[in-house]
Amino acid sequence: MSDEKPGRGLPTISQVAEVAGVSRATVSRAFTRPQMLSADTVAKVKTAAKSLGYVPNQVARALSTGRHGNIALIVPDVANPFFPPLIRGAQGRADLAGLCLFLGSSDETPEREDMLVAKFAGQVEGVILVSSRLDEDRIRAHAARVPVVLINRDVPGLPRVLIDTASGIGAAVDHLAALGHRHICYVTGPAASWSNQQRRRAVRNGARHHGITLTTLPAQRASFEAGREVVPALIASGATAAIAFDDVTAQGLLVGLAERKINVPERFSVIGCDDVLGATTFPPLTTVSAHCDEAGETALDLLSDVIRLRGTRDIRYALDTELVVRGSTGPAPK
Amino acid sequence: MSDEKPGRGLPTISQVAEVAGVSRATVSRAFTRPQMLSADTVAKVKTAAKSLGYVPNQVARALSTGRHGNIALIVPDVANPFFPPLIRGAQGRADLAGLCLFLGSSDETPEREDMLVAKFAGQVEGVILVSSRLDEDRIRAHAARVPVVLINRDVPGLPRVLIDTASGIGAAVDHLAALGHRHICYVTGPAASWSNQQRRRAVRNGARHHGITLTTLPAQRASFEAGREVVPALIASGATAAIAFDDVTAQGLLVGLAERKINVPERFSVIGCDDVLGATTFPPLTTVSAHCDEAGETALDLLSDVIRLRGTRDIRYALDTELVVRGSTGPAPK
DNA sequence: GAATTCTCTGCAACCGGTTGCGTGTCAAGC
DNA sequence: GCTTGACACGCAACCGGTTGCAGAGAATTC
Repeated sequence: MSDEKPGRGLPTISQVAEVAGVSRATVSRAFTRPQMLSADTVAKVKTAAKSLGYVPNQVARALSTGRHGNIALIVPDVANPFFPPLIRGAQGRADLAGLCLFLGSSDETPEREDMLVAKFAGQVEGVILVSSRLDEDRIRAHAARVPVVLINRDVPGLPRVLIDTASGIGAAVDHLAALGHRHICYVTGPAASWSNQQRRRAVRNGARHHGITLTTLPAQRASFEAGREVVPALIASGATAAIAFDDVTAQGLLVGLAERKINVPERFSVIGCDDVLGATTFPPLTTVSAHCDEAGETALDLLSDVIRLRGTRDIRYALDTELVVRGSTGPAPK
Repeated sequence: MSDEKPGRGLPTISQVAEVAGVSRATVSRAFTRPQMLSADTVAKVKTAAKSLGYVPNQVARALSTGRHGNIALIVPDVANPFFPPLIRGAQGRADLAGLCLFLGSSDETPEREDMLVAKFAGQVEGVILVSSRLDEDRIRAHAARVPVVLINRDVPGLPRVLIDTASGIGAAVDHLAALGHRHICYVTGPAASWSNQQRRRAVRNGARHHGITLTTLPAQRASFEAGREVVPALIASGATAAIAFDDVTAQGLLVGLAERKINVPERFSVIGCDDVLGATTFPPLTTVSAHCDEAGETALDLLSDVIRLRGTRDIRYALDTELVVRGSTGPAPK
């Protein structure tokens, strides 16, 4: 029959205790606080444990201590190149802190995100929500259950890490103005996104400051296709340069323009945001560089503080950005 | 003071029992096997639970049942576009099966992968290893502790899902031969990768069959940069077409060629593998399409079978591939 | 009306660790 | 020689659920 429990057969603390000729408590301490025990008792226990292939059961440990060293990171879409560097940054810090990182992808839907947080909540000590699509009430509700740190979402009262693209976007508009562009476009991202609202505002301010005409074109979601499809409208607008919500959208613009044989940057300039594509486009993309990895690192540090100190504080951590000029921008055509 | 346990304050089964005026066992059953109880007892318990905001503690449940509905998926690198579709496929199936998926990224290093599996092993019911860089002994060792399913790694005795690129690569060589190419290059991927060995062999067989000259150029790792850097050697080889280990490498080739003003496909043809970039390159990449999402789905189904039936079988599941012709291939230059 | 069966619920042991408290041992201090 | 304290270890309760077994009523059968 196959009515065994999974994990059945794995040695338990009791078996180790018996082999080593000590109590269960001693075995437990040999692993968690060896300094409480004499050196040779520890050695005896470790030997017995090794001979049995014993490894402490994390689940049982978590039940009695309430700690298991797991944290969750939830992103809208693993396929979006914006997130991997951030994930990697968080992972690196998690390793340092001895934490184990669980990753969830919500496919950009609030419902899935909600479900994920709920499922994770019972099994992790804290959650990092990246670019959450949840409304503020839901976020607060979750935060009441389990420590939450936000990235690119500005909910007062919760610890949050914000990539302040406003400065970089400002520099991007300056850059275009200096090149002589008098009419530019902003191609938007997800309306619900905090980042999009912030970037949109920054472009508007910059344009007003330089007396540049601004057209805003909507792209339903931040995707390559959306960028590509918006190209006809872009050309029709009469603008000579575009700032896209993110690099992926910008890449869509580049391809859409190439298909119409409009040379970049001779006839049209394109600027992205996030700097996640590096120089993998042709021409290499001028973009606003955000330190995504740093955002992940900071969020993790914040979270482990919250967990350690058992109290969440109202921290708003802003990371600044800078313009990286590559080959997709040039002087405005005559 | 802040010496409380995390999770402290969350209602437990005992509190619900007291409020509802029943025993703890009854509360437990109200959630796990309501059909055992009378309808109004269930209602009474649910009401009490809701009023307290009770939600069952997964950790405690896992300890007593040995089941927690968690599984882990470990990939070499989340930043590689090959994996997200696969991840998404697995997630979809996990949702259906009521399983919660944990994701780990090993950064292409066997040590990290080893550590990740060990950390996860105690907290999940099964592990899916994608393109594992571990040696066979380590994989077997882990498989002895926790159910393991492999993707793109061929270890006899373990359930595994293999994307059989041989057929697609064969079609790619046929395609180039039909276009008149007489000398082609294969740009390799990670030497330790099963996929790379398989693809390399398929190119060799195809070339031999058509009597085409084959040059093999090494790219240290599967990356955009590696592809770009190999371009000079590619040109020097005298070949008129290249098949790259994967799409990302192929993209590197495209950019490297564009930088040297070598038009694709007029003067040089490029073929990728995996079909993860879609048409986001310019020109759109001809590539061997692998059904990554399907691989994720299949692996998850296999794993949940193994968990349910408590027995691992020697299953070798091969997914076939096909050539998708887009704009990066054309007739051999005269 | 008694025996039998079925339905519903409680008792208590168990999952595999952790930890506060108590005890025994031994060396140092008076 | 007796007290004192430090040290090393064991006892037993506890974390928050699950589940085999048993017992109380209610329903069914003869």
